[in-house]
Amino acid sequence: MHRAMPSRGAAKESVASRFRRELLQRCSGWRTERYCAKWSDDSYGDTMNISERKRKILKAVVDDYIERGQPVSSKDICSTYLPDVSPATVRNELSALESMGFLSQPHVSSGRIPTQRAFRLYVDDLMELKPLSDTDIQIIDSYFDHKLTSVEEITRSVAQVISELTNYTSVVVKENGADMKIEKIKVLELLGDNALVVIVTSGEVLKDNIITLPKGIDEDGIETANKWLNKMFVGKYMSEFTDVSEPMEQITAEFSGFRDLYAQIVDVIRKIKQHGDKDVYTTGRSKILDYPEYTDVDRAKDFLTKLDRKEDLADMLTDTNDLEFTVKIGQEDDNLPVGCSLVSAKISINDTTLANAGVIGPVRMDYTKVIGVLEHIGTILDNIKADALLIEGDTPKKLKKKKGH
Amino acid sequence: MHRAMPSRGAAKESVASRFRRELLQRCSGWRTERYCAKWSDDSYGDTMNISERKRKILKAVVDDYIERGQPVSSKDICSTYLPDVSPATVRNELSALESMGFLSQPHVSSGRIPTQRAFRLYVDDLMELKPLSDTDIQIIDSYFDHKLTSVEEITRSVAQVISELTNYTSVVVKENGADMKIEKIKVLELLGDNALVVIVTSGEVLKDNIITLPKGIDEDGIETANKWLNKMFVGKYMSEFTDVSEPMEQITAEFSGFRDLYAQIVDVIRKIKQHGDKDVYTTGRSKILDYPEYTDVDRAKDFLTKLDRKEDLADMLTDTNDLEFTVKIGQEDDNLPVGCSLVSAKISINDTTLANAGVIGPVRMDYTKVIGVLEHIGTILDNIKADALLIEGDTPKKLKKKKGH
DNA sequence: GTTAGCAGTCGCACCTCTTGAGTGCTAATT
DNA sequence: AATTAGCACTCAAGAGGTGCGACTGCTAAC
Repeated sequence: MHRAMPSRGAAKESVASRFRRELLQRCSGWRTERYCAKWSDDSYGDTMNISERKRKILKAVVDDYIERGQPVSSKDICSTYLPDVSPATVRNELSALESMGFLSQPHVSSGRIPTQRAFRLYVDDLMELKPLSDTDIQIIDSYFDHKLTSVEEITRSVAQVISELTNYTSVVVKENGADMKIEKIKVLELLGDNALVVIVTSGEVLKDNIITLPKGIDEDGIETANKWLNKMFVGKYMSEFTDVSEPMEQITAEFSGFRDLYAQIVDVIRKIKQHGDKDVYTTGRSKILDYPEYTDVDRAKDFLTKLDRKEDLADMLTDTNDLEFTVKIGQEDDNLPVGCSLVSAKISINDTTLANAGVIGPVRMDYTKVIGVLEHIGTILDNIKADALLIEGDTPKKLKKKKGH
Repeated sequence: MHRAMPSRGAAKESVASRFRRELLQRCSGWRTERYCAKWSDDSYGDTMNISERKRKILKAVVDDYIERGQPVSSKDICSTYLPDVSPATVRNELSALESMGFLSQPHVSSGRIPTQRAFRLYVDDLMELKPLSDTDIQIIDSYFDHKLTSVEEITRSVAQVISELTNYTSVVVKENGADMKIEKIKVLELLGDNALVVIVTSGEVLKDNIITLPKGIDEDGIETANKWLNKMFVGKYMSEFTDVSEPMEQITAEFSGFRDLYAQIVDVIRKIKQHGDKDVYTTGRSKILDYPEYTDVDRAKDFLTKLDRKEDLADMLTDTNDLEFTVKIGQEDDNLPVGCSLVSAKISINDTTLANAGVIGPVRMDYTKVIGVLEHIGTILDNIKADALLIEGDTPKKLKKKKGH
């Protein structure tokens, strides 16, 4: 699952080819069930046997619909995509595609619009991935150019740049709940009997937890406690601390005063792990209103309220098994707003997944562009200088930057 | 500016009376200029000389318009608010009020809608503040019932409860940039040569800043540094550290190795202060779509994009001089979305202002309710047990809670 | 298998007409 | 002098009708 960083020319290839490879995995694994559920109603085999011309026409319909958002007529297809055949021929094919469940007509004398199933096939098979424009690459690069001091900062930047480039709403889920190795732990006395617990892990600094100190402990006591806590926690994984009671005898023997402290910290760890402690960032919520299918207030409302349910968003984005890209179209996920799709990708640095980033937009969103953007961001971050991130890295290798000319 | 916590019965009085008192201040101070700018065009004196009946009718129009959102007819007023006079009489009065600039007609055969000026008078003078319902009080109380561990948590809760109760969008600005007294400072070694700076002030724990340690410093060195940093910073106010160069000779004499460290921390403090480091939380953005005046997509879009400009929101909310309540109506503030008003209040605990909380809703929002909610939240927080907050308090007094029966 | 031609469907923009909820004005009433 | 009934007037909004045009499906010829 490690992303290579080839030269840009080769990278173009890699986008397409990796994506294809993942699609193969997808179709042989659990994902088939998830994604192809609807297809089993009628013949999935058909999909494989569609004539080349039908595929071409279907692709044309989807491309056109993505661009213009309006029913596509047989004439449209002929004039722009297939000038060699007559509209009548195309009409026959369209009619066949409709009975196969790929197209539908809002009313009898209108053009065709692609069904959810058509979009599925399009994303899996038909669409062509194009390289990002130089301007886009420059914009992305400029976001990750300087020293990045925290995963949170990266997360925010990712959300912002995605939304800026794609013109859709972006969602990034920072998952603090991964089972991380504890590198350092420190209790810091605050005012009163409160204290701040700072836990440094292999991927992140967790510093938002507050506990109550044992009565009557003084500065020296805290120092001793810190030494002892380091001995207890450092080098272990967070998952090892599920049960409070276990090492209690040992503690009683050593420093009976720290029982409560220990319990509290285990509790903090458990809370971080269990509750997941996922932070969800969304940017560009209002962008959906740019698209005509959301001029309807009820739809807009549905969109915005669904975006407010952070847990659902987190679920959708993290429910990706171990694919790097995931595309959910329309009703394939109940938590998606009506008429929306989600494209999401993993964001990892040094093989550690830091977050999942995604785009939520209308079903007819520009998948090519969106995947291109996500791919480039993924590649950049995977190659970022690790020590800029409080994460232990092997070779401090400077991020490769490409100027426009 | 300290809020008293009287018994609930008396509290009702206090809401109204304090608000009136502040309005008096408002009208004698700078605020007159700000708020009454529009009035000086035509005769402001008129406002004072409106007959009692005109005031009654104007109030009726605004009340009705707030409730139904539609032009108010003379008949409406008679049937609901002034049954003793005939519609014709009311029509005469309405006509007079219109020529005074308080009312307007969408078209000649429709009822009247209040102008911005009418809302101003309404808020300043006409509306009656009613006590919150018991259910509402209970809901608010339940939000601040348990131990609150950070200002951030409070801020989020405030945003949420406001939006829940009022059904408008809430905005809370947490201002970390206030000139706070430094109570404690600590540098915490992370991985690599990075370190976390934790600054405990009288109101908040600032723990999101990362610096680079001097080369070759070891654990003992950090401990010495921490002792020395405490000596340098503790007890002073953040504003005292504006210039890096000043105490440099002194440092060179004492511990020349800490020059860089000192500079970095001063820089952190300066950044916190200058850049303001205001955190802005918004909740219930989509609620505006519940109101018919925002079924128009362009308006909705305007609303949502204005809400994305965090700095502007922060400016609007903090630009309140030292009033506890501020109401900005329609175009009185350029940064407000079209057709919106803002009601904001200070949130303080123990005379320290922690945040400004506000509601952004349509101009015809239910000011009475909104002010009631903000007032109650303010009172509750002002009386919260301070040490639950990492803030030094005098008497640990338990939050008074009132059951429904 | 492809295509030209034609009949048929239906959304949409445009028009007119009617209705009714308002007003302002005037003259009578208190 | 203030109030009110009555009436003429205005205008938004909805209902119904019409024509246009953008499509399709079908059929018969190529």
